Amino acid sequence: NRNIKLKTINVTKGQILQRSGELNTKVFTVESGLLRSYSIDNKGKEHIYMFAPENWIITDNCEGDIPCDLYIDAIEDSTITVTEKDFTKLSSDRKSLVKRINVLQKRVIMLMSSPAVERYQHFVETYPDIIQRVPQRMIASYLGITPEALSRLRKEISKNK
Amino acid sequence: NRNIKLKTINVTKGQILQRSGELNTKVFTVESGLLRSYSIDNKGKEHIYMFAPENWIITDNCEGDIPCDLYIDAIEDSTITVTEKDFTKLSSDRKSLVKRINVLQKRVIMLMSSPAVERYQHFVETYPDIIQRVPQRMIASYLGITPEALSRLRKEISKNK
DNA sequence: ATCACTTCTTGACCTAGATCAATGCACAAT
DNA sequence: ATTGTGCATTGATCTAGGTCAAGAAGTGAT
Repeated sequence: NRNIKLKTINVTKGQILQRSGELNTKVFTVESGLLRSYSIDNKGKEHIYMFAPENWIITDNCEGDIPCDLYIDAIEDSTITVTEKDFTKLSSDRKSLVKRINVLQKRVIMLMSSPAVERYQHFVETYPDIIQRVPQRMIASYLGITPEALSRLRKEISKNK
Repeated sequence: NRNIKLKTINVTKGQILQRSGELNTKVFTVESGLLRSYSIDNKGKEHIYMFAPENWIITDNCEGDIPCDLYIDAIEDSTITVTEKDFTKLSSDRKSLVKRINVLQKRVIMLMSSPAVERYQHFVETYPDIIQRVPQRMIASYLGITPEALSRLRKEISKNK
């Protein structure tokens, strides 16, 4: 298996296993109990990314040495096993799956917590080339808004500079 | 590698490679050009799930013999290689990553195209046990709405039956 | 029993983004 | 040149869901 240094621990309800911003290479497997992962937006509001009951695996899918976005804590008293991710042993094939999950993680969180303007700006920064190549209505469709809304929001952005 | 039966094809702008509802075991790797995958909601509106420019891999992450949710078509004339997924050769480890991507795919699409009531109902059907174990505000937080909104929407549902 | 704490509910109001409809604008085809 | 056809923009209006504030009801600790 790709993970190493396995150990089992007990945590009590409310206990935090990982904080956003921390460097992190841990994977938690829930033996019993219930964990959750969540992010906190700039207004201080929590957004739950995932629940992990018995037999689920929960982790921040952040890569190697990038600080993670998620908090992980226990909703119930739980018994979990902790393993360390071993990036060196990841096949390139699996690496691309993990990367994909990463992108999806960020997208889900943004859809839940960021207004359309911010999602648009993030998209522009992340895929500057795509913007040049597809009609705006498709960008809107990717962002989960209407073409009209995108048009207005772009106008707003250009006005403010 | 896990995929077999590789072939290269050229497609023209607008050409559809895969339709929602079809059984599908194909993975497309873009050599040149641009593809996209998208779903169509019950109002006929398109929601783009992903763009795939050069060197990207695009596929509906549906499992084995389950019909897929996504359309895939070409935004530009493209050259792509097509491979067949080989589920039999998937390690259980990779299988769980793929499954996770699946869940995320559905979540992204629902966040973009379904109103809160439907997202809630889908959650209840998919994770009936979780509902029993966590406070409603956390369900709301997972669905991307406020506790107040969830409360009202539950009231509405119970009224209608 | 009472106090503190949290969750859920309800009401009044507000806002981001949707909808609908009209107009303008490019670019391709004749 | 002119007639489409698809895309972007703009305006007017609507609505799902957010925000804020106030109860109500449950639960645990002293």
